[in-house]
Amino acid sequence: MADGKGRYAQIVQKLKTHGHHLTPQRLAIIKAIVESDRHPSVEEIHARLRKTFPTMSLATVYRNVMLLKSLGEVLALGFPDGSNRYDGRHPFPHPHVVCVRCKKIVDPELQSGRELARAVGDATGFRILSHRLDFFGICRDCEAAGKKGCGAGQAAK
Amino acid sequence: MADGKGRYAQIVQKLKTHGHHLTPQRLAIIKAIVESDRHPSVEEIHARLRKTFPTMSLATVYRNVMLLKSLGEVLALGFPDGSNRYDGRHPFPHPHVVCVRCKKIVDPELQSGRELARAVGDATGFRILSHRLDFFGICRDCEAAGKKGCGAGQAAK
DNA sequence: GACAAAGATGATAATTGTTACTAATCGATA
DNA sequence: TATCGATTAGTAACAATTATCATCTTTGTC
Repeated sequence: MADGKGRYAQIVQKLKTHGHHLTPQRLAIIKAIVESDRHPSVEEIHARLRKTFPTMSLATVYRNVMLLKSLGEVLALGFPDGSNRYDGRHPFPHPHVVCVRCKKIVDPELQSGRELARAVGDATGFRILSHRLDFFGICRDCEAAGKKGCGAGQAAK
Repeated sequence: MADGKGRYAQIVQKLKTHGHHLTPQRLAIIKAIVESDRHPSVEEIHARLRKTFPTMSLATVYRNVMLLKSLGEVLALGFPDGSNRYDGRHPFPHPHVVCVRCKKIVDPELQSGRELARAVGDATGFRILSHRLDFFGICRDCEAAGKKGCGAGQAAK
């Protein structure tokens, strides 16, 4: 999936028009987010960038992820267990499927979100601004791996 | 809504069959949870019970909420901002509508959850165990109150 | 290319919600 | 009522996130 490139340029452009500086760290963080299809955590982004930026501070990752979020270019997925994962490819509300064992997060193809949101708005009188729809389960890989851990394990906390 | 009474008895019964003691604090916490239709936070439960149990520890509330959750009698709603709310009336996965201004949480009447879960399972190969569906918006009260705070404000964090 | 102003970084302290720990107390059964 | 194990209150420990601040970098201009 190579649409990471388009997203990268798109985000950089938005930063420019909003008058933000383009530091190497910032650009690397953006690249890490859009290149990953794993919905990475801040820790994962940080760990990955330490290879090229040994002095990269965790605070910098947090700051930039928050900035991107505030610009609407990243979707933050906070989970009840305190873990946070980020989606830089589809920065708008959409469903997720989470493997409770290996923490893999998949974006299922579903169109029903919008319709559902409108139905909920009608039923409750709320003006719906956003939504979150998470399904938790066991992915095929983990199912196949039996009781043991899944090969593609990517723990988030 | 008086089904709180039934839930109370139900939960007490389950605690008994699982060999847990029925302390006054524990019973009061259960009552507070099932009597509230506000999806209270731990802090709210604690604050409310301080009136009758001035020495009630915050840790006790956490412990008991976790116990009820582990018994499947309470549904924990963790939000990305770190706040946690608890539903003792419908302790199973279901949709929620959250007012982002006053933090009110409403349970809309929707049946589509189960069907949707099956569709997602089919589409992704996951064995779906649970789900969360949260809509975020502005409730009618807050909308009417304009830019100012909502009268029924019940901040969670 | 050098300059000034605004913004960004790195390191660490502070904060916050939650969990772990301990000694003392309480509940349920015989 | 005696006994044992569960539970409590209080507090320390924890972990994830945010705030702070001195230093350094980027940007736009000359």
